[in-house]
Amino acid sequence: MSRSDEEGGTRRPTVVTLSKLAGVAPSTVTRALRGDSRISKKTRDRILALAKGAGYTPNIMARTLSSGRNGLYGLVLGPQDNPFYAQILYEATAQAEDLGFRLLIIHAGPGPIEESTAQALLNYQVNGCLISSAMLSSQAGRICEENRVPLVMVNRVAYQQGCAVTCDNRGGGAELARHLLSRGRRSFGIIRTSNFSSTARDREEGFAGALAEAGLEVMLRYDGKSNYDGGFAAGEEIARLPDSQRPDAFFALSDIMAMGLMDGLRLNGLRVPEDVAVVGFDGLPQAARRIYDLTTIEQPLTLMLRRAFQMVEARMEDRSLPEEVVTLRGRLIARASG
Amino acid sequence: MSRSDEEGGTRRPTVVTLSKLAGVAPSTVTRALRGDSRISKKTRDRILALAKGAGYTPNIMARTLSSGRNGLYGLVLGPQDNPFYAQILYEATAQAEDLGFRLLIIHAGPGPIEESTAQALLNYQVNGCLISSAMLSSQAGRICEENRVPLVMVNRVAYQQGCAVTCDNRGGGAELARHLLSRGRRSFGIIRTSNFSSTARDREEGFAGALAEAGLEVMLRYDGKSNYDGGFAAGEEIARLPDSQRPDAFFALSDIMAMGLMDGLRLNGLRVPEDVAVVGFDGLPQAARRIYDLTTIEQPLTLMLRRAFQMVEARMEDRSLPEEVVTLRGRLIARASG
DNA sequence: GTAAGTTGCGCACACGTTTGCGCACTGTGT
DNA sequence: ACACAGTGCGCAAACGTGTGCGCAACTTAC
Repeated sequence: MSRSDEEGGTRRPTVVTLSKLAGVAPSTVTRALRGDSRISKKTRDRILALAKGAGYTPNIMARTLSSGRNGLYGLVLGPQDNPFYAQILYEATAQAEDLGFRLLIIHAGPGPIEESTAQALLNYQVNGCLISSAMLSSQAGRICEENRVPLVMVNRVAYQQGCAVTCDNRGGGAELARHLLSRGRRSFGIIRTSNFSSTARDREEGFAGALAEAGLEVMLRYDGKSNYDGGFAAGEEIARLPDSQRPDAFFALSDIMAMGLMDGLRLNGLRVPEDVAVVGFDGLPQAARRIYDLTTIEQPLTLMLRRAFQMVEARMEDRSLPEEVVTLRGRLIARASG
Repeated sequence: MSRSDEEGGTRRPTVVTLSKLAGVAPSTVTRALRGDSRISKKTRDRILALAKGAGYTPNIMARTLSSGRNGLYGLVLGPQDNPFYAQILYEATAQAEDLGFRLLIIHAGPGPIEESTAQALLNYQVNGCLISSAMLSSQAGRICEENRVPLVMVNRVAYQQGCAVTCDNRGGGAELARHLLSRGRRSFGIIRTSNFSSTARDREEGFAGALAEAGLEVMLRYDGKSNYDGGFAAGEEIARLPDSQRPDAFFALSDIMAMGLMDGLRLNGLRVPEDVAVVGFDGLPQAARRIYDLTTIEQPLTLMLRRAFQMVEARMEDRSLPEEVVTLRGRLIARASG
């Protein structure tokens, strides 16, 4: 016994405490609290009242040890320089609160999930894990596979395997292209990312595909490094182009790059949308600010996370469920930027 | 036994598994793994090698149940509309990773910590909790008090009680005032927050105090609602003032408000810093963007969280340690905005 | 009256780790 | 020969919850 209560501080009530108070067996208390039909209503009500009165709260650690269930879900977030991940955090937290779950931060930042990180999933016996950005190293993937930790990628599709819920990136890219065409734009550039994610690739292909249908193609491609600064740097370069060589519309593969792009362009004398149209992708709240007023595809984040939680829960029930990739349509928000 | 391995999937190794493999008692394995001096080096090395070979990882839930120690720390974050909290998350996660801890998201968003939220701290037997924004409801405070969960406020000081680590908000406010004075500004306004936190109050008092020393006072105060939109709205109002009634410098109590303020001013025809100087507080990375180039006080976030973790750890060792409030000096970053 | 079914609850063990206590064995000094 | 201390390890209980099984009492049916 390591936790001694030095002062008279009475210990936190447990099932055993309650069982003694009620004059029943501990198992009866457990079943009463969990609503087992085998316990008579009278006994259950009495125990429930007792539990409430004593301020009983279950010890999740003990429950996990015994039954394996602890509403604990791992969460892996992408790098800090894209606010989209913070948005995922807040949305996931809100939903977890509703569902009675808790989120354990497994990793936050760039880089793949290493073996040591994956260990945490086992150490804490999480019931599942939501991965918003990084890929798993093959080691880490094997560990999760072997120990049957249900994983769901949010906003990414893994190469070989795994569940995923993602926005219709290809369709969204296409919709943005058609939107720009409908507003009279005729030459196009893309601000892309330096890493190769399914997300970025699909958006770009969707955009280019829709242009191709109109007999057009992407004139220029820049590396936006997936963040504001990369978009900004691209904007500065673009502003230095002679007018004749500059596309009149740009698709930044994420809102945060689009914001940097707009600032880079404007600080170098170009007007958005008068001289150059800019569209993004994600639907960040920040992109709605009046100085940006960015046309974008809003990812249905609430629905995406709801589906993600459902997928994990379903795979907890039945580990043999096949892997599944869900794609949800985003919504075009046409604003002033392009 | 609830978790049956339907397929031949061999179970994850435990201390008992290892003890059988090594032909020793489980207690010997535990002590060997924990480096207890009572176990001979030879035995320990053998067990360590065995553990590594079998891919053993400890079950934290079981450890918690037995010893009460699980490097689990609760984290409470403020609302989404201030990126400062996301910064705290990333910094805390990075440090926790170094220290071998894990963060459990207890709450993220506005509003105080309610009783049900505090219950989570008990349910999961966290070893401590970092609270970055919200206050505890008195109920929640009592629960943590009774169960001796070490709490540390980061960036806030609680009214009645509790440990806290915070930036020198008063000193920072004063430094900003002196900075603006040294750049020749002579009339001042403040964009304040609608909620009354120690942080906001101290910053404002520091600023006003330094002005008073120079025989000046704050001309105008606006409510910035603690977020970008609030700052923006204040900027629009300020821009509508007749030139003669408009201060030539503004202190927004947080960077995110300062950013909104600058945009609100500029979109309504005022130039920053030519017409109006703007300074903020926090040191957000976003405020360093060229379009803002905001003069601000950078909070020493890395140090603040390091101290916070230390304080929690110390109070885990010795629950009788007195409450403590640590104040760390911030750093003035003089940029172009004011 | 007995047999069968139902309802309500307790017994006892399992989950994986930690830890107080104690035992056996070895070496040292008298 | 004895006592003594030190080293290295095992025994067994504890942490709090969940659950398979079984037992008693009570009902219903014949």
